[in-house]
Amino acid sequence: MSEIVVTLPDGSELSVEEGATVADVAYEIGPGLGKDTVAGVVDGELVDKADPVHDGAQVVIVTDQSDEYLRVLRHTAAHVFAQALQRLHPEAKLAIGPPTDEGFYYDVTDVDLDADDLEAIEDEMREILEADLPVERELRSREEALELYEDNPYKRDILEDEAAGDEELSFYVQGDFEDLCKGPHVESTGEIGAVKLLNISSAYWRGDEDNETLTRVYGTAFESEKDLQDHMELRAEAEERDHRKLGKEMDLFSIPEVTGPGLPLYHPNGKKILSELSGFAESLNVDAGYEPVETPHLFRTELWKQSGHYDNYVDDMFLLDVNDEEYGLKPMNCPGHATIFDQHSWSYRDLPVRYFEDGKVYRKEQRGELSGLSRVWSFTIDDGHLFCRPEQIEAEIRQVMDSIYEVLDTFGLEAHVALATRPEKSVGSDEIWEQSETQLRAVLDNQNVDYDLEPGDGAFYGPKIDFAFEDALGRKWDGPTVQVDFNMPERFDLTYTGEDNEEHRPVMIHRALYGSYERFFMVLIEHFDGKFPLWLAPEQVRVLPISDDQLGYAHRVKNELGDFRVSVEDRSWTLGRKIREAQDDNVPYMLVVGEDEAEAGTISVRDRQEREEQDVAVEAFREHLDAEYGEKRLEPDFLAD
RNA sequence: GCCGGUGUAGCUCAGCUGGCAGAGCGAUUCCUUCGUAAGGAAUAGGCCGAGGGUUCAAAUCCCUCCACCGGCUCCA
Repeated sequence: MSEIVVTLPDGSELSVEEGATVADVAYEIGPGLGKDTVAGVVDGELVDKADPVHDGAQVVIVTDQSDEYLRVLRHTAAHVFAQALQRLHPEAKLAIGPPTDEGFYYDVTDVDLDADDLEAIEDEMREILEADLPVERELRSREEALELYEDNPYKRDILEDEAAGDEELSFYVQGDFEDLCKGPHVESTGEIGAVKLLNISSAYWRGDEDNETLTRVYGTAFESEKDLQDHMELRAEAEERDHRKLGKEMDLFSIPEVTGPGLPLYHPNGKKILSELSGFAESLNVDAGYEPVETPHLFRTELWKQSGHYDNYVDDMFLLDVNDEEYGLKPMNCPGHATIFDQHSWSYRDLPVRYFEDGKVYRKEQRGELSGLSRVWSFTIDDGHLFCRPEQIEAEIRQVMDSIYEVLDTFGLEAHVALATRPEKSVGSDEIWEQSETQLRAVLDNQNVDYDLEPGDGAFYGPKIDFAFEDALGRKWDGPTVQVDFNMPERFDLTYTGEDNEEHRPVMIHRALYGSYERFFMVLIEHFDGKFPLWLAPEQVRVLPISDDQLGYAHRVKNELGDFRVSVEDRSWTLGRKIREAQDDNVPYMLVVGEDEAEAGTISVRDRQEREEQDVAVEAFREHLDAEYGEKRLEPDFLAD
């Protein structure tokens, strides 16, 4: 019997007999581990403990202590759902039911389900958990499987596609239920402590809109009721800080039906925040050598044909007929900026030339994709385009990355970095794509940035580095982006004169620090839970007179605070009520002024973290505000000890 | 676009099997002038998302449309 060698997570190597399974490897490490083994991860793929390992494999043993255990458990929960469904609705046909990051889903068909059905199914699932049915793996022949799934086109699809080569097919059986499944699963349904069905939606078979629609039921499962409850509380918390809810409560923005879908209106409170954001971006851009420009919202389609948008992006564009000529609302700002560049002749000494604009763009997204500020029809990009010589690319990209990291730092945000490469639908030669992808990779590698590779996710005109923020729900959202573009200069025939007195083609780089203001605003609302730092807060200070007698003094205090966004609470409420309202409005600082303060010319300061201090000199507080605002501190800290 | 859900006062929502449209918060007015998270009273406020149909009668039942919410990537 020959031996093979596998690598364990600590880097050590282990020899086992050829044909050994994951479980065999675990027993080889130690009998205790062998007994506890639930599944394995071989070369990054979660597999059943009965699956064989191959020579040179990276093997991780999964026990009920592993992170992957929950995934295995949820996969079994998906089977429990299917079992319960088939007990109550024998006519239902099963398609696929994998685990997800949050739980699991199962796609089914030939059955109509509503919320009441889910409850009944959930009850049935609990019975199955209580019955503690053993989950057993069985191997069947291809003929057997085909016969079993005679009436199920989806399972047959799987047999002919994913499992095409296999003659032995694995089934998992629990009680009266069996399912074609690669696994792995937990050993018995009793290991699942809690299940919950969350919602019903639909999905296309294999995610392809040309295929038929399946009913998808989402659920989640945990080891214990407590874990489930914690999870549900987290969901509720995330819902509480939903930007759509806070946006309404704080009067930041609205998307009324009458203005059309995905076309947000910014109210004065929201605009104050946007203006601060815009000012910050402008200062970073000006420091980095960018010059502000401005372009209209509408261009002749000639321009979009020249840029390539008309060929590649027309389905997402709003087109208009004006006096028998076709115009298009701009979906991107780059053609306008390229055209500005093209109005001069340039020397190599002039480069890089850097333009930026808060440019409003319009993209006709599918209606079902629109959602709050995260997906809209009209949005504003803090869009910069720079034109440089090829040898300047790396330095320019590094400078852009520095600005992006300054932004992340300022807001206390985390981001995931991804390098997106050539998509199927693209313009430009293979050489050009390869050259630009190599340049981006070089910058990332030289700066030791952790990044994911996203093949095929680039723009049609070039590869890009994308930053994704993580929001309160753990969803990832597009944020800053840096894109190299060798195509646009070609299409616009942009040139500069080199040292050799010959014409050369500049390289164009697209970049945004925030991404879009809309989406960045959304991320910030949820990130801060409406409690914006002083520099962003629409209302920075509210003066609360104890009685109406101090209204005059309250206004004098407001005037002494100069340009800060200060309001005076002039409603005849009790002090307790005034504080409650200010607290609910997330105002960073409340200044209480009563008879004592008016006489002494002082203020009593309270912040939204409920700290307070009396007998404060107005001048000292104003100086603090200047510093806190100037340094963009994340929390009000006048009262910090 | 597709599947499921929702649409009633400025906001949050109640209104079951058809029978005079409700509550809380907010707003307005009056009283109260208050020391660190809701003082009291009164008043106003509605094309029940839009259009069509069934019915003596529709917020409620049926059809069409619109908007919003969740989902439509994570491979048995």
